[in-house]
Amino acid sequence: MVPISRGLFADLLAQGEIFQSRDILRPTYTPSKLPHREEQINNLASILVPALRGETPSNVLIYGKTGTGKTAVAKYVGKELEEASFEDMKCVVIYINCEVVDTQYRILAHLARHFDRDIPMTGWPTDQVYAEFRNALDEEKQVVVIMLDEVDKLVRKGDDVLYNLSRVNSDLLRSRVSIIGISNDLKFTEFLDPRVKSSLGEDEIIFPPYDAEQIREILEQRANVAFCSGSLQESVIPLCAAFAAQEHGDARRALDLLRISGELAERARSTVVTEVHVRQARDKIEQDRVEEVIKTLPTQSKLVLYSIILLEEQGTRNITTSAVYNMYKQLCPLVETDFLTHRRITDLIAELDMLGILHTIVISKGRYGRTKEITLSVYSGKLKSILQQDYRLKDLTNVTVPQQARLGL
DNA sequence: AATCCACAGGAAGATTAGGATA
DNA sequence: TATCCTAATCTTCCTGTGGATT
Repeated sequence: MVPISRGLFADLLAQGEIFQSRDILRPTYTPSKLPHREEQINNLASILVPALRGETPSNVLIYGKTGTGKTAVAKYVGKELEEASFEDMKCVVIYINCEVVDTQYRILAHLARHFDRDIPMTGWPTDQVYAEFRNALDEEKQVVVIMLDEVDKLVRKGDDVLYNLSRVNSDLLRSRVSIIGISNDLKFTEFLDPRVKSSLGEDEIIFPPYDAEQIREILEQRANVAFCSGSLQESVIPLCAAFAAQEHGDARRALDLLRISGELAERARSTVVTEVHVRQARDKIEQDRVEEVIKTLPTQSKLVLYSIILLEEQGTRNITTSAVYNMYKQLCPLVETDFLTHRRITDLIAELDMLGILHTIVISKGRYGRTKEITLSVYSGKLKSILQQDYRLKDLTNVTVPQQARLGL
């Protein structure tokens, strides 16, 4: 047993010549230098300086698409601020991801706990938690910066927290609070209470997406540390950057792509990461994405997709909405489901198209009407097996194509 | 040029699900 | 726990349309 495992891992370990420090490529890592974000960093820093003088900084809203460095910049500036604060003028930065901590109660509890208050997971009235937090805050003179990442997630279900937090200063004697909201939805303030909107959006910072060149520099900076020297083919980074720039300048994706390319190269026992690995990695990411999307599809959409797969297997050419609908209507009783109307199926197909699982075009056959022709943009066998993992669809597993052809009236 | 197929897709109302609130 | 509210889902009804056929 021991010799086997030693051999097994020794083998794999011997190949560890690609990565020097893989974690640097993970999205959770906050680098000490953020290229092409100097402007935003300075901006945010100058908004927050008053904190060091004991004054209240403006509240800030930070906007930008995913992977534009919002969180990294905010955390970085926050860290610097804490380090720069003096003994007699304490600055505290509290970071909260609202996607994880997503209710008024949890946020207040989280904040209170940060000041070593004991708050039970559940049970207390919300205003008691609020009072506890406020008291803890006011115990000593300090400026507290609360960073709310993904605030838009919070707004969807009531903006009471934001309202309460933006007003907390008037309840405080010694301390001051300022809020930094981070959102990837540019229009989310539209759903805010106007009072909250004006107090939260005293200042705004926009994070534009990176272009290919900027992503390249970011990748290079990290790759220098993350990879062993010479283990990257020259064209690898530009290629990753180009792919990511196509996908709306998301640096996180670019880093994922680079990391997965490296992992694939490692697994393939290659000592160098090549373009081939990058392309493989891109395909793998895409495949994982599709798999994830399909798994979380509502049952009706899965049935529609299944119908299309069956039609394709059956060799039907020019799959139209009606063909899909007929097939779908036959499948529904097999899984004991009510069937939806034609109109709705049209919408579901449009949604699948949006998700990039299907490809549809409207074609006109003149006298013989107008239809939407549907083609799968993913390999159907793979799709089928993913769909069959759904227990609600298990009765379809044995549905054979010829039988369907016979039923198709 | 007029016709007309077979469906796309908009509008609006109905239903449902989930979540808050009393 | 009942009830109320809202957003999402779904239906009904409808108008619009590209181009082969007449």
